[in-house]
Amino acid sequence: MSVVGRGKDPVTRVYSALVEGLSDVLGIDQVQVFRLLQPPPRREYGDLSFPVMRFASKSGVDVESVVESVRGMLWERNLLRFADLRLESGFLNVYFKGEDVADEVFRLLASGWKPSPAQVEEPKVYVVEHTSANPIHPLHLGHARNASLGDSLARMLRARGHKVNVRFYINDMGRQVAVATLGFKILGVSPEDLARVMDVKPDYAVGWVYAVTHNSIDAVEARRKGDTRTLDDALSALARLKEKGPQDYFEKILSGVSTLRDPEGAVSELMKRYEEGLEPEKSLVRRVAKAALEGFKETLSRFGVSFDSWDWESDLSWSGMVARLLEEARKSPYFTLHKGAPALDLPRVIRELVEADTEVKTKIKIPRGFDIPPLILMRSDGTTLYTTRDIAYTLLKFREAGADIVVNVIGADQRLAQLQLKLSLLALGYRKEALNLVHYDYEIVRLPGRRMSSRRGEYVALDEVLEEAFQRSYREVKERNPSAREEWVRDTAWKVAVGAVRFALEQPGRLKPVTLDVEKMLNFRENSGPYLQYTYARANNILEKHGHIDFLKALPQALDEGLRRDLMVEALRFPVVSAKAADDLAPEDLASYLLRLADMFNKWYEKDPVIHEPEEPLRHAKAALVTLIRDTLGAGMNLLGVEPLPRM
RNA sequence: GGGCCCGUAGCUCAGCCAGGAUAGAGCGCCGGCCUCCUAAGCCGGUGGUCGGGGGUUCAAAUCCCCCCGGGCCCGCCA
Repeated sequence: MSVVGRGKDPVTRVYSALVEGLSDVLGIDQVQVFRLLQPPPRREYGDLSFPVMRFASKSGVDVESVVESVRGMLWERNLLRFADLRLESGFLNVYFKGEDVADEVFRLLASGWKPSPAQVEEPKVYVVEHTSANPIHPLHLGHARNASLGDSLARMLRARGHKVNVRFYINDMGRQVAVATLGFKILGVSPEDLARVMDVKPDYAVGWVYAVTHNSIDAVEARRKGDTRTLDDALSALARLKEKGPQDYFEKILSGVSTLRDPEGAVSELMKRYEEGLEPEKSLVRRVAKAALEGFKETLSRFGVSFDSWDWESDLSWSGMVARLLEEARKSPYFTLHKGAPALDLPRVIRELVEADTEVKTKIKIPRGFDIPPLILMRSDGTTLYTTRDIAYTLLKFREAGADIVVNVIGADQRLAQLQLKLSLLALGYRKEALNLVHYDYEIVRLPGRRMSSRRGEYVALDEVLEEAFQRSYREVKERNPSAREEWVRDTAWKVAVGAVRFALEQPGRLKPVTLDVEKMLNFRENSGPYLQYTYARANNILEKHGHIDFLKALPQALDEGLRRDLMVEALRFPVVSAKAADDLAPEDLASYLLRLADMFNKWYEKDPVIHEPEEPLRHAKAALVTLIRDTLGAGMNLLGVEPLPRM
């Protein structure tokens, strides 16, 4: 059995055999071999390369005999006809044989085979939670990065053969939702009605009311305390917000908040009553949150992102799940009182359950000299805290879906919180869950010079960026296809826009802080989603003009030279590359691979005509190669949410 | 104050976790290529003290230590 997984194509089969063979002979982990067996820096060293001497010298095995054993293994599986092995300066270099590989590929294509990620031999159940934006404002580009990454991860894991359950956590119990609700309560209007008056999507109406209410409260409180700086900030935010909505509604919120004796207290009271499930707060809050969610769903569906379940934070409380968790916590040996409040003694958890447990210690990294206070579970007034509810939610994710692994796609700013979550699970005896909870962290998207702020109402909405991208791609598509149907032009332009934005958010490494530059994001040239779509369309165009391909008439020798051979081998790496990208939760690796493949294809495209090739066996071979490239690009693009376009 | 992430070409980044074969792309800039499968393309040129300094190693962009710059996190907020 191999960690590479199953695939019918010769490259995947050779890869799989090499990983098993090297792992056996050298006595090292298959995963490690998989990581290191890669294309060498230069073509002349072959198609794949592995630093044998590094391990052979360590384990005292003779390098030559390692290569011989591996060669024997390939021979047993009848794979030596596809690849040569050579030992060169301490590296095991693999050279694929173009003609025999091509012959096999033609056979596969003739039988209807399509490129896809190598299939895992032991499928797991994954839960991927992503986006989970607070329902108080439209989705902005920060959420878009989260949604792009989360959705791509889900698609990749699913294609790899795992069972994947995708979830959105609705934080409706926070202060922010309560603030927005207070605003609507003062207005006495429903979010939907206000959206109609403002002629915007419901999430924009909620966002505006939230920001006006929040800053009104800030202004009132700051004035009372004599905090001039906060007051100035709030007033300037209000001045901007006044321009963005109906005057009378603006005034009504502002004066309504001003007449409250204790605005902060009103918000707290609203939160408390909501947690208890009391009317009318229960209906009011839900109505506001639902309006925002309605806007989210519209945006997400345009963005190509979908969810299997929407989990309300409040349901966790109302169903008694949070209360039961608190009961469990009280019985835990790590339960303690901190400043009089019920808490978990996390410093002790680190000493006793992390430091003393090798597996836990290697999987849950505690920073050196790390100082962490006990985690408070409940306020003195008896209401619960976010983290407590999050512990309950984590358990729900594991239980409800029967998950082996839960992946939380959450910003890097939540690292400490996610660590506390894992430590809390350990404290409550959920060791397996703690070890299989993955915080997929990524750096936030910043605006040039500052971070986005929904409180100040400063953010770049995803809808706006998509609209801008659409305008640009519409002009280009129209220009290139002057006689095309309007409906087709709009549809195509829209897919190009989504492809551009999604790819731009997925391609950079997730730990690089992304400073938002809409201009760059909408550059449709190389290194972009539209570049992939364009390349796909070019390949498809050749095939449409070529017509029927007789794969069995194709000449295998034709793909045994130069660019054609390299292109074929590179395309055949897709099953393995996409499999590894899924295992590593690394969409950016797949993105880089697709760009490289597209580059190679475009270079070949210039100099080697397909449909004008006079010799039929040669032409069919070239067309088969184009088929392989097109379908490989298409499969990869689908995994990243960049829709392949037959024409553009 | 403590901790974490980032720093590679004018700009945006890959390579770092798992040290090894002449540090790679793209954008930009300069110069070429559309009677021929879509020029969102191709070809050529330009461009690097891998933030700085020590150390480990036969070998360091990669590992360790110190420093500098930018960001983030340390609540009975979410």
